[in-house]
Amino acid sequence: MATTGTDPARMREMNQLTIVWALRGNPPSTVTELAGRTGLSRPAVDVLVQQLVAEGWAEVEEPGASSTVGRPARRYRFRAGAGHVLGIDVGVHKILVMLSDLEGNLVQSLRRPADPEAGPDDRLATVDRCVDEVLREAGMTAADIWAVTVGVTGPVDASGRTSLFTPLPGWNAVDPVAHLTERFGCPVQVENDCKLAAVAERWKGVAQDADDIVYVLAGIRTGAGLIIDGTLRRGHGGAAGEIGALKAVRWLDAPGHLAGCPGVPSTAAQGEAAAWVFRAAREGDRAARTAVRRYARDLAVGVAALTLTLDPQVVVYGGGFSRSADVVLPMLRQELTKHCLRLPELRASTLGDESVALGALRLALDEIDDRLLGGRLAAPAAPRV
Amino acid sequence: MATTGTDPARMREMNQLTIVWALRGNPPSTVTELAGRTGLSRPAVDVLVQQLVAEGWAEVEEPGASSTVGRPARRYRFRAGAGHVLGIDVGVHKILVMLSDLEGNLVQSLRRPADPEAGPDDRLATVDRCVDEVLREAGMTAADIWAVTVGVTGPVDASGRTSLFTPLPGWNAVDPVAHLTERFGCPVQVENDCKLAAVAERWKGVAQDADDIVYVLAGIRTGAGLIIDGTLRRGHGGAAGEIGALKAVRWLDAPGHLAGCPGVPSTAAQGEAAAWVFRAAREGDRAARTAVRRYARDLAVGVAALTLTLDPQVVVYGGGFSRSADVVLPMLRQELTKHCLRLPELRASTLGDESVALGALRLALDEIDDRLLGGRLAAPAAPRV
DNA sequence: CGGAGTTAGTAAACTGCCTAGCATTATCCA
DNA sequence: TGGATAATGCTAGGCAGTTTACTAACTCCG
Repeated sequence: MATTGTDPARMREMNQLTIVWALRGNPPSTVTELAGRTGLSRPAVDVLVQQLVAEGWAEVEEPGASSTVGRPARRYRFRAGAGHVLGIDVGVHKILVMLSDLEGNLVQSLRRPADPEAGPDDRLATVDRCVDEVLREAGMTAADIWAVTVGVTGPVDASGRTSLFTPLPGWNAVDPVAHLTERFGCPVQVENDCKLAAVAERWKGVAQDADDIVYVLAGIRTGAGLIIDGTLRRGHGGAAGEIGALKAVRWLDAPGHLAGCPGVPSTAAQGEAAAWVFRAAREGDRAARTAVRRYARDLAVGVAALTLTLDPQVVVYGGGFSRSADVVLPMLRQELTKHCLRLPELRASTLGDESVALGALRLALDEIDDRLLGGRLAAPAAPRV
Repeated sequence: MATTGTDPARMREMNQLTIVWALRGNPPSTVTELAGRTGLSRPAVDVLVQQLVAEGWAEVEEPGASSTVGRPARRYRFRAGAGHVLGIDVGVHKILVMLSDLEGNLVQSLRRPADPEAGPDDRLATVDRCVDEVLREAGMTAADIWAVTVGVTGPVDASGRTSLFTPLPGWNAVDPVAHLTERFGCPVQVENDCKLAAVAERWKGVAQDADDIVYVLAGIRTGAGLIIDGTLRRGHGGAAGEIGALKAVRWLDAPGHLAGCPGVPSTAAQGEAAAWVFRAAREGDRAARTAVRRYARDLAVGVAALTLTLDPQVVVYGGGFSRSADVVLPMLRQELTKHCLRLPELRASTLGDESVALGALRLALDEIDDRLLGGRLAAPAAPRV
């Protein structure tokens, strides 16, 4: 344990951060409320909160019409608009950019289709244009952004590169962190899409109550993201959750059962074929149900491997196929029962395809919190790398 | 973030704990050394350390012959003997009890063979007798023990019971936590043997430098324990690492390749058969090498599933077969290469069959540290449940 | 309309902790 | 024996948070 000694100055910093955390995510609060929430005395909170206001971290709401007896209290509010973060989902088919304030409130977002065949420079240029547009519509510049997180498919190493593999054409040749850092100057991180989606499910999705989560991204591609003890786990080389690479786990072929189902209109694209099969299965079509069952059977082996390894509380079923969770989950549950010692809860994601960008926002916000924790709490300003 | 406000009293507690940690695991230290180590000022350390001495947590070593110029410094030492903990390995074939002081120094240990067929009450009675003997030889009573951790095979739930399954005959019927708590009154925990062995490898074994560790217990039984981000991971229901339950992972059958190897003396017991095969393989015996290769192939599927899921830094190969790591590891490495995206380091355990009891000691010590962190630092005394 | 009751804001006294600086003490070496 | 060195011990000063008491602002009700 590398605990280091604490002096009064450090104590004050800690208490100031405590106030920040007590303010954030709560409605405008009175000094008395904050004192109760933090365990500090009222005078102490008063001094601290006034300093926060002076520094620009909080703002005062002068008392208005009071509904209760007694002198109406001044209310203090975290100045969420002091800084903003970007969450970017760089997908094969689309780019999704989200801009939020420091409380995670969505300020602006933009979705643009992307050419699946587009090269890395093209794709990066599209990202740049989307970011430009989002900033412009929000009336901001790059200097207003405090942190950026980007989600891409494929395992991402510590430097933000997808050196092992990625379905994004040529993407392993680019260095998105360097590109965006040059532009923003603030902390930039790149992360795997499944991992970000897992973070989003714990933040705003169906797994807010859980600390041990396996997120399964089910779609044309299949992947997984892991949250253990409330923290996103990347693994030593950033490749945690890549159970699909195991040959005994037939994740690569699993969606093929859907595309190859007899009766699928031959004109349908791959994604539409799956949707057709799920719909047919829902209506009781024999062949479609068989196809879904085969899909579930293959999916279950990988999910079981993850579940047996980690024994999570919740498995979240997300990704493009999660809209058809009503068809898949019962079958998946049945298959998992055969493999698992202890069946975790199975829940279907409700965040849709915004989960990656949302998770990116959350990670960017976490980055800022980490900086606050480490450094001294100074006047609000974008951290620089 | 549920951070709570800090006042000067809490600050003092924290600083006192900081001193405790700086004392422990170091040779007797001067005030100046402690000040440097903790970042506190010399007078502050002086006051704190004197209070620790008064409370019984530390003791003074009066200056002896000084080797350098200047006034010789008083040295302070953590009073590791203020309390003791027990680590107990309840195996199928043996009971191993270890008694250590608060610094983890072994004070007494005892190994007794156990009847593999013995019922749970018999086994528990043997444990009791071993504990009695260890305490007696160390000149202690149950009241001197501050924490007890017990290792058993099979997944252990939060209450310390092996409700899912266990190779210990009838063991799921007993409640060892209740039994030992009644006897000791101090915190008692029961944990899975593989998990404890993993902890031991990080504490005193071959993985001291790693934070993300997969420990594989290889022997007649095969199992795994996981350390992620420096912390033992139990999973939500205590069944993390039980990848062997997956049918596609042939861990149950894997040792069979060794027992079934042509040429094994028919008189050999199961454990001896494996040892014979490893020895023969080391000497170049064709059939033995094939058997070991098959064993490695089956083992590798499970290790690959764990590795792909967690992307650890190190895989530790432990258990009874780890003495033959020189034969197995190269083959295992070769097989893993076929499955994994990023091959972790493979290391052979050197702790032998003491790893479970050692890990139990470590967990018991951790329990005490947790109590210290939470409560106020009072005079040294056994925590009571 | 004004006083009682309630709640918020503020000031002062007190306690506790850490730091800085200086005097004191003990040992070694010339 | 005296100077250099390094550790201990002590005192003053500053800072943070708590407690207590007092003032300010507002509502309710007679």
